[in-house]
Amino acid sequence: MAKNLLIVESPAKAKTIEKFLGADFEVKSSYGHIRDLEKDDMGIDIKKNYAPRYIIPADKQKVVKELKQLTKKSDEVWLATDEDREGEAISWHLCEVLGLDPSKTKRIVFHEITKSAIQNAVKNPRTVDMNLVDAQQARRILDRIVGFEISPVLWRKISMRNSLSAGRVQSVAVRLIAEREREINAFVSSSSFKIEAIFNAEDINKRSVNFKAEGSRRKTEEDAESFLQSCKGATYTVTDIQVKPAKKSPAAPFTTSTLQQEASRKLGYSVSKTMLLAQKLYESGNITYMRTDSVNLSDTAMQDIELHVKKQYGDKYVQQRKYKNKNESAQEAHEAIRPTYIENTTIEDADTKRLYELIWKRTIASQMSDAELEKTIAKISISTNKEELTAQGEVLKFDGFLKVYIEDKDDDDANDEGAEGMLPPLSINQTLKLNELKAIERFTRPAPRYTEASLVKKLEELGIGRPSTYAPTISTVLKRGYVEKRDKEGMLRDYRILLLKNDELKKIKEKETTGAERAKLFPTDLGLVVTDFLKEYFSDVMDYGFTAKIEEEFDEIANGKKEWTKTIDVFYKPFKADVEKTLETAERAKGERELGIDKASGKKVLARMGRYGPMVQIGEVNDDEKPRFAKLKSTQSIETITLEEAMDLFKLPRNLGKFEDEDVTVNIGRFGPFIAHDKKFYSLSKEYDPYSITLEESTPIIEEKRIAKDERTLKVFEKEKIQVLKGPYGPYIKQGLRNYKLTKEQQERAAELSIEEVKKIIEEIKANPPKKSARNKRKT
DNA sequence: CAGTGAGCGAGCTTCCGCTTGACTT
Repeated sequence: MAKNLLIVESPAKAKTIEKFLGADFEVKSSYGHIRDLEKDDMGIDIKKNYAPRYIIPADKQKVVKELKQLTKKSDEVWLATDEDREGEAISWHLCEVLGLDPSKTKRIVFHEITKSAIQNAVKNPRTVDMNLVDAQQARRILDRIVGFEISPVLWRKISMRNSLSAGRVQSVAVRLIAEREREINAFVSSSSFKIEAIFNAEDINKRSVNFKAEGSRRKTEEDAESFLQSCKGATYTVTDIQVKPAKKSPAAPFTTSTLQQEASRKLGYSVSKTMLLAQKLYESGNITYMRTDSVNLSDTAMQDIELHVKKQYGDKYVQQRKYKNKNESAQEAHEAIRPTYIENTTIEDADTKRLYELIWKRTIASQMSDAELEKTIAKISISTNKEELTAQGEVLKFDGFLKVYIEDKDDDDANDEGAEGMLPPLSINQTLKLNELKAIERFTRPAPRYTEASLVKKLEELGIGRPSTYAPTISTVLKRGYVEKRDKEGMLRDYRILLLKNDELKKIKEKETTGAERAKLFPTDLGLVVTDFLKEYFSDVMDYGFTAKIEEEFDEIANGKKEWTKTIDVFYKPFKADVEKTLETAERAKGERELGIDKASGKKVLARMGRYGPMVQIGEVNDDEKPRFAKLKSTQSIETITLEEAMDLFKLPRNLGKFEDEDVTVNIGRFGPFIAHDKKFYSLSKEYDPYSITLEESTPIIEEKRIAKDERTLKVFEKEKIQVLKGPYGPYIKQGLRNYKLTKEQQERAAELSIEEVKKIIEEIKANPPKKSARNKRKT
């Protein structure tokens, strides 16, 4: 038995550290937090000065039991949880649960998993910092209060059925998406004309090459036309040439947030996919910890990288760099995300290979020299007017870090002003041959909708959320139905070009696609209604600066300048009053909007949230006649739907005619468009439009589904209403609405199972229901 | 699975931040 028990948060970390420490140490993991607030009554005794009631959740009982046993057997327990607020709290909870005295138990910290860092940490133990623990308790309790006080208000005032929620992080995330959508809806695009000239000159090999020059200012159509007219018969002369050196520097090594952004831009991964793959890389020992806000690299890693760059690319390419975090809220308990062995330029595993290579390149590039460029700017005069054209060229003199890595940009900071290529050699007073001069119509664009990754970037800038919560936060707002991730089809738009060629002016119309977006975040009507409601009644919590403000308070608690209960009290008293006032006074929020009058009936047409989501209605409930209702399409919104679009929605359900003597009707239901025939339902795929589908198109869908069902069915026991079916996870048993899993062996002979056997399997599973993990708990 | 759109008011949901496997139809 080892004399010392050392506890860290992550099991993968425990394994690595154990190797560094030798036989005197047994290293175990707490698997994160081991206690949490009880759910009943918020887990807080408001009247006893906000005293928290902690419990050990069911999924942590096993770990705690094991740690307790090991504690008894060990001479000394060392707490080596992460060096941040949460890590400090985990150490304190461990003391409480394992019966250790926090003022005596050895607490050690390290920011990097290297032998020297860990041995050094063991030589310099301290004790648990109770101020930091209190800051964490304040954070935890405030989040619980905000979430558990506001969510029930939403159940009462908006809807009970979809378990609505509100929270310090998620509600602000939804607000960002909601406000961006409204900005886009309100945006009025304007257009102007951009001047572009294509000239011709000789390059150093005396070959004739084309290059582009641009006018300095956008013009109206009239101005552009008169400018082009005035250029007829002009000569074009180079009046000035400037050559300037320029450089580009590599980006800092990856944090969780920047990794998510680049994996999204370069590999098209969702935030959760990136984290899943990064977790795999971490567990297999290929990269350092993937949930970090630090851009720091360990000294040993920096040395290894330097050696590798020297060997691979030569001394000229090396430049050691220490990066500083721009983000004030960073807690930097870990290193940046980097390969553990820099000499592994790639890995074999197909799933994680691309992400690994991205991390490898970014890490290597971060310690390489600047790229050196030469920028050339030539000014060109026009003999017939006073305008001036500018041609820009860029030559890469030394590639430096660009040899391995180029950071991508989001579309919102993309710069479409002239992709700069090479310029032929030019001299002052040189006359240029004009190929053509164009004025191209360009339109202003609204800010783009958020992607998962750009939302994470924004949240991080605001100091909202942590590396471990970015991906779960996005899942939450999607799951609650506040936000949807989807594509938007672009629209064709005309744009005009004025072209001057051979002194002849032509007007051309061309078409371009605009507004196409992929995998963007859209607020749902529910998200908009909830956001408006929260903004009206809980404006302080919804403020973009709220987290930053309370983080200052938490810092003061951590520095021992403030008592945590005081901070909570100052927040809670007015907040609770807001909650009560809202419950008393707030109207039920429906997001109602009047669209106009139905010509046929003369009644009002309204769009609003109904019990089952956004809908339109003709007439009102108090009218003599019952109103007619229709559900909005998934891409429509209460805020933007027009009267005409609303009236189209009432065209369903449609009766298509008879098939096998039964009516075929088409409608849009809970799960999208479907055909109903003979009391059975058939989903319509995207290629069919429920408003225009014909009887002839619908009958093959019915027939195909019948065949597919036959193939899926292995066995039917009519009398008992039991079926043996084939699913994506292999054969299983279905009785009524319940499914029963088969063992591997049973699956193999699924088609031969007898009714007795099947009944026995069902009985056994009913007697010993499979355990559902806490995380996968589902409503039944 | 698929119709509804209001209201009896049962019973129940909900937060953020730390960590992994167990589980899925």
